[in-house]
This record gives sequence, structure tokens and C-alpha cells, in this order.
Amino acid sequence: MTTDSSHPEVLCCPPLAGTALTEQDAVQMASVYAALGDPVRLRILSIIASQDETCSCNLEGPIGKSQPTISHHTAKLAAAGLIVGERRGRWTWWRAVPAQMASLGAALSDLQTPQD
Amino acid sequence: MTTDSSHPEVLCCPPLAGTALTEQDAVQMASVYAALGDPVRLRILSIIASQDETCSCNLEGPIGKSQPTISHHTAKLAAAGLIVGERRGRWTWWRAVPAQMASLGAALSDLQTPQD
DNA sequence: TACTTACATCGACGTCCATCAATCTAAAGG
DNA sequence: CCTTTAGATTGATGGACGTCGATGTAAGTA
Repeated sequence: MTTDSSHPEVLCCPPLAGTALTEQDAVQMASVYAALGDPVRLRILSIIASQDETCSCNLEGPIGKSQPTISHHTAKLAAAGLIVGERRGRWTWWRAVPAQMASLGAALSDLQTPQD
Repeated sequence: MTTDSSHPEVLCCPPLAGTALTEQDAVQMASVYAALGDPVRLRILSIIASQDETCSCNLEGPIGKSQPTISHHTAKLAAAGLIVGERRGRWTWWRAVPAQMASLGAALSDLQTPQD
């Protein structure tokens, strides 16, 4: 706050729109986006989403990572709600969750909507 | 399908659909999603996207982080193509890039489309 | 029972990242 | 000129993350 010689503060610092993201909401959303922020997980998700069901043994080959690494990434994708796993016999079958992906896209659309 | 003990390999390991994400594409996409994988950046983006223009001095207050941290995050968002900055006098004005956000939503929609 | 298989978990290592204090750069005012 | 201000850059630090070998666990098989 200097003197209002030419009101620079008015240009620089208007009151913010109060409906910005809550810190809690931001943490929640960021955790899901962070799950997509890894190339290996994106490729895993693309494989799973392109089929009805995929078992982990289908992933190690194309991805080219060790079994613990694949297990680590599928667990992260599942924690983010992007895939769900079902243990059937010796194999774990993964399915994509389209609703969660659609939710992410909708969130981005909401972000870009001005709220004058 | 727990009774197919005769040919488990057929159930477990069908040939993968060849159109999974390229590693290069995955790296590219992941870098953008990683930019959204931080709560501070999400809140910054929500503030910027909710206004026509926002200068950095509008961010430090609501976000509650130091000036170098804000600068660090805006640079990351800009590198991801989510915002663009224009230096005008002493202030840097940031604008959101709706096309990039829409592109991210579209990519997620493409992922969830089966390709039987 | 013992063996194999698919997957999860643990432990460790190396790297990346978020954060801030200090500093630098450039622009506006006097 | 000098001072102030907005913002970028640097360097350091603490924590989170990806990766893999080794091990554990549970289900199928002989």
C-alpha cells in the first residue's frame, strides 16, 4: 500500500473469487492426478482400459518392469480409484473405472469455467 | 470362470492389443498430469482459471507459500502448457489455457474407449 | 505332503521434488 | 543517480517416489 498515485494496487490485487479449490479438495484431486503422472502407470492404465479384463501377468511383458514394480503401480492406480482388482484363483484381474476418468475430465472442465 | 483348469494360459495371457500408449506418448502425457499432481498447483490453477488474468501477487496470499515457491509452481504449470504468462511492467499476468485442459479430458475419454 | 505359480510386501538404494532463505534482474518512481 | 518492488534464479534440505532383489503368502497341482 503506497499512495494511490495511479492506483496500481487496484490493477494488481483485486479481491479473489472466494470459490477457489479448498485445500482438502486440492489434496484429494492431486492424489488422483499424481497417479496419472507416471509414464509406466499411464501405459498400464491404457492396457487395462483397452480390454474388459487384464491380469497382472499381461502387464509385466509389455511394460518391461519387474513384478514388484508392476504390483506397486497397479496398487497406486487402484488406490486412486482408476482401476479395480479382483482376485480369482491365482490371478488378479484388473478392470478400468470409466466413471473415475470421466470425473477427472469433468473436474478440468469445471476449472476452466469462469465464475465472474 | 474358475473351472477352466485345462487351459489357464489361454485365459491369462491373450495377445495384447497393440495400440497401447507409446512410451514416448506416455512420458509426454505423464508430464502434464504430473503438473496437476500437486495440491498447491491445483489451487493456483483454479484461481487463475477462475479469472481472466491473474498476477503472481494474487497467488502468494491465498496459497500461503513463499514467493519462490509460487514462482516455481507457475513455471511448472506454464511448462505443462496449462497457463501462459505475460510480463507487463513489473507484474506477470497469467492466463489459463482451456484447450490444454480439454485435451487432457479428451485423452482420458479416449483411454476408456474399448477397442475390441 | 511337497512343489509350483501369481502376486503382495519388505528393505534398500538412487533420484526427483517441494520448500524456503538469500540473491539477482529488471522495471517504475523520485 | 538511488530506492523500491515484482518476480526469477540459486543453493540447500528434507521428504517422497520409482525401482528391484529377496522374501512372504495363498492358491493350484502332483
